[in-house]
Amino acid sequence: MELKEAKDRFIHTWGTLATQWGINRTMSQIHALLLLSPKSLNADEIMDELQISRGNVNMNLRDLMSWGLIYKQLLPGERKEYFQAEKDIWKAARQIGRERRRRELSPILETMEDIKKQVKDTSPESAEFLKVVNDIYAVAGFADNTLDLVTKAEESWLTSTFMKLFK
Amino acid sequence: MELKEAKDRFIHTWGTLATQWGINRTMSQIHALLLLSPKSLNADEIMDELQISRGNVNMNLRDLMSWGLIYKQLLPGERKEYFQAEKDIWKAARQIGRERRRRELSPILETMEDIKKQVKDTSPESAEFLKVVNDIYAVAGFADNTLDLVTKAEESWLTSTFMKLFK
DNA sequence: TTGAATTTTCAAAATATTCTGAAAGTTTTC
DNA sequence: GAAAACTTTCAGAATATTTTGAAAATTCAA
Repeated sequence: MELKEAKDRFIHTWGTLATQWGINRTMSQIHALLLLSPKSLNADEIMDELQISRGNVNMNLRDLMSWGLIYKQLLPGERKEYFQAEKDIWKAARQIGRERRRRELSPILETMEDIKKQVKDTSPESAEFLKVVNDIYAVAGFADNTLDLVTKAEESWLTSTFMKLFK
Repeated sequence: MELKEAKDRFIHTWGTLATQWGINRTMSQIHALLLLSPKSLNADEIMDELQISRGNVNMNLRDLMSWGLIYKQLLPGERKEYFQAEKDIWKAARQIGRERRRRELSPILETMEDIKKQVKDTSPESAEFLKVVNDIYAVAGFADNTLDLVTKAEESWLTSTFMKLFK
């Protein structure tokens, strides 16, 4: 079974790659599994497929929802909760960008602002220190803006391209 | 001592922020310490300042050099190696962008290309799978390009601004 | 050369993170 | 309202990462 192998490899590799950039392996694997699954899956199916515990599945599904990468789905006639990945990868990427902005850049901006306020004196040493703080603030702000800009540009480009199909 | 406190807070916070985005705390703290230090420091001074072991200092200095964020400096008449951070934060940020591109995006691109090759059959299931793989490839490629573009644009903007000072 | 100064390595210890599984909590059905 | 079906929580276990410190390797001056 050729395709099954490729899918497994995808899921496995995705998990490994994720750890490289500070994301939990299991979370990535669940995300990959849902991305590849044509139908939405429930906790038991995920446990079974990835051979992990219920608690682990539950916790990581919660995390993935907080990233806006998967949705909970309630199927009629079913007690269990089913989960589905955002299949539009571009949308998912924008979501990741938005969250990383919020989780990584915002704290830097806040902290630098805070530290700036803390230093009151006007010695040359303080000025030198504040230069570093200000520069980091500026760089983080630039990154934040650029990411926002690119995300929005990409979105409207996609939208306009899509809209043209109906003209 | 007001300034010392602020510096310590900066170093400490920088370390904590770093762990949030998958970077080793000590590595970030050493980087912060060197960023704030007017003169370059040797291993003993860093050990002393951050209260960490020699092996730890050595390993993280090596890592920071591989990121291109600090330089080794050989002072005349000194046996010890001294280390200095890249003080131009914009340059450092570009360096981080370049490395993250290489370490995070390149592996995704490579893996997706590889997996594409692996799937030979033409069933609808395979097609569906390949669509996901292709989409991820496209998104990663877009991010890679954009990051490169923004970095270069930012660099030349700075350069041209700087050059104007001499006109 | 030699040996003192310094850097690097790496096995073991410490710490941090992730995972498990069973108990507690919730929701739905009858 | 009670029991069944399911989800959530969380303390302890397992795993992974980071750190230590002493030994090995390297460098350099004499």
